[in-house]
Amino acid sequence: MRQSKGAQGVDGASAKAPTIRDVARVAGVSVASVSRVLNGLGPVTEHTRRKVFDAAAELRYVPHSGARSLSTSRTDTVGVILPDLFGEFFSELIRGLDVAARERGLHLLVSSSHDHADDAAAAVRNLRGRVDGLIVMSPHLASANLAASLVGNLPTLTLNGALDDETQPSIVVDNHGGAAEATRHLIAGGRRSIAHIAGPAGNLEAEARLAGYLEAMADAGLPSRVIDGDFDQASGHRAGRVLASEAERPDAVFAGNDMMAVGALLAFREAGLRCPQDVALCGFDDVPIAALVSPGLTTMRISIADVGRRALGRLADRIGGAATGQQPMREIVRPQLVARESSLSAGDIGATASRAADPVSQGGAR
Amino acid sequence: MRQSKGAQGVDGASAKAPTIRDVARVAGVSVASVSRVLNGLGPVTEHTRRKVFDAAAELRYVPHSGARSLSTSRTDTVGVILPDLFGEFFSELIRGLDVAARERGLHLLVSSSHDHADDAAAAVRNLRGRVDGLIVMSPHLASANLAASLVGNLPTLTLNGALDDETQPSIVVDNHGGAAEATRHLIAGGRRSIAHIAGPAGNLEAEARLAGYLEAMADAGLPSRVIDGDFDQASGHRAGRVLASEAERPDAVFAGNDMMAVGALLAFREAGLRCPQDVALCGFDDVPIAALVSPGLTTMRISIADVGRRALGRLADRIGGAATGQQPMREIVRPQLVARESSLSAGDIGATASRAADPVSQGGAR
DNA sequence: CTGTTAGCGCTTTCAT
DNA sequence: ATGAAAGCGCTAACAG
Repeated sequence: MRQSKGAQGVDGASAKAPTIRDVARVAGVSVASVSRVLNGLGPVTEHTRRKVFDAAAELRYVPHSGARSLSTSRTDTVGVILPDLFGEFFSELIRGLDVAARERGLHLLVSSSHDHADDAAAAVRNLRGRVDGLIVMSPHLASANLAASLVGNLPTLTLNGALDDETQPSIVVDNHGGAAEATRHLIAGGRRSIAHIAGPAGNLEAEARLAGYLEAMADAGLPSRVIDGDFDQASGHRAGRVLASEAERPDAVFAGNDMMAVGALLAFREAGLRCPQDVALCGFDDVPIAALVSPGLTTMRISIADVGRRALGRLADRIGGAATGQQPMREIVRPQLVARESSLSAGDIGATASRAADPVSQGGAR
Repeated sequence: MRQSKGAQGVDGASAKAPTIRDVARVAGVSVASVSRVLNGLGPVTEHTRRKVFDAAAELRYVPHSGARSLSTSRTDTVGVILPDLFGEFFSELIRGLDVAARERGLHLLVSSSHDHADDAAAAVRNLRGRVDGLIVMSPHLASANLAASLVGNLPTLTLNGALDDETQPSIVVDNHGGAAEATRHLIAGGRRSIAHIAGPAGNLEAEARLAGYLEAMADAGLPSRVIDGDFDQASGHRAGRVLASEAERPDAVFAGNDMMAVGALLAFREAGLRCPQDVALCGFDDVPIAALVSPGLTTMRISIADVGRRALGRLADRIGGAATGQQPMREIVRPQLVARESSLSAGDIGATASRAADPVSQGGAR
């Protein structure tokens, strides 16, 4: 291994990293040629090609993508602004984004746990010059809108934003329709007194689900009953305990998400109620736990990784300058009913031998 | 709202974003002054301060952090290279990193799902010039080492890397010790025939846990029994089914992680075995599901968010040029035994009235 | 085919 | 206190 004639030897593990100029000097060519060779662009002689590669290898040269970005005004990175997301929901979303990003050679700059609009806005500002586009998920009032405008004209895709904003490209989950379907499912099972455990006030998704429930109940001419929760398991447990002890105990409960449903399920069990015989139960999201509890939890499935994948795909198209007009501004993801034992109607309760198969359907390595 | 005299009006939502020169021009000062004002550095007259702020506001100027980085050679971003991680483990880790990063005003550039060393190495190269430091988690053979060297001298912190590398700053979970403790816990409960469901071959964590189990069994003079799994629930289910049907059925099972333990638990239930009466069970990780299954799953808890927090903290210190010598190169995280019902010994089985309290202990909003 | 040079947007001496 | 100018490392015309 020969030494470079420059100041830095191959093994100088400290000191500054070599730049393209160092490579050019060692190779005895111009920086332009180095750039061409390394990017496989312009026409180059095999001879210089060799020299450049050799020099680069000798110096352990690694291109400085920051500088490259400044020059090309492309960062090949998309920023992701997320609220305070927990558990599987978060990881599945990132996974979907990551997979789609990798396919396109893009990177992900993630900034999560933004629960306040101004907080998120600040994060967005910091991203200027680091990203080519933005994916913003903001469950609270239209901060996404605000954030996007702050950064000037940066391609932005909103996830589950406010429903009233048709101008911004977005992907939204049809929480309203899903909740209505869940409610109708319980009604179809013969339930008449159906309570809803709602998610936190101010959360757009929680409100949409509540509205869907109310609509379905009203349509069926049934009285509604809402009890507050905040999307976490403990709140579902509290709500379940309250409902179980009421004089007019409901014969079914539709929870705003699975975690609350699981909490309620445990509360029912503690109260000596059988599910689904005494009270049917339905959640929302289809998190992995839903399939594991006993009885299996009926829920509305959202393929969240898929949402992430599609979100990144659309954003990438926009960044790449692909068709803007032909695609609809707003894309809607419809949750899918996954009926498990927790919502079986009285008539069906014999046919439950299939339990064995379900619990192992969900993968999930460490 | 007055119009700027430049080509771009305030509302020109299209066209190019304003640069620092635009601000300088509009404010009638030099770019140097704008930079000083905006960064609150040099001494400036209140008069120019005003003018600069006004101009910036009028143009909706947002600094270009990419350019800034090139100038200052600081990106305020740390890169995170992760393997194919699923579920809670992934999200908790990111959460810990994110919280710690935000405290220090740092960003997170996440690149996940790297299961091959060369794959990860490529990702690392792409990060040069985008990050000030690196957190690399590589469950497979010492690719972390390799990756780190590839990028030259970039502060790097390894998570759960190979055990033989004492030269690189790292945080490692004591999987070996934790597994031994779990095994000893089962032995202490009076179990004698204890099987281990192992994680995937080649995975450093899986191998360390296996080794810990083998050591504890050997120390106790008990024969060991290992059955293969791959860290996901289905493999645990298969292993559990095999074990349940064996002539010499074990009276306890230590699974390499919680997901496999849950799979085994379901298999036992299907086979008509009672847990913990007929067979005790212990997992590893303490994922949220562990507390939710029935019986509650005994496991070794790793506070993974905490690991993330500490990892980022140490890296940030190194980047900031903080003490390098005084801190130990390798930091060890010891898993903690969380005893639930699945490992109760025969004598203790009466005292299980406490079940009600546990299931709601885990938080987790959507 | 290859080298020179002018930026990308910002920070930072160094004069003034 | 302010401005002019030299880079940060790379790419992309434009000449040769």
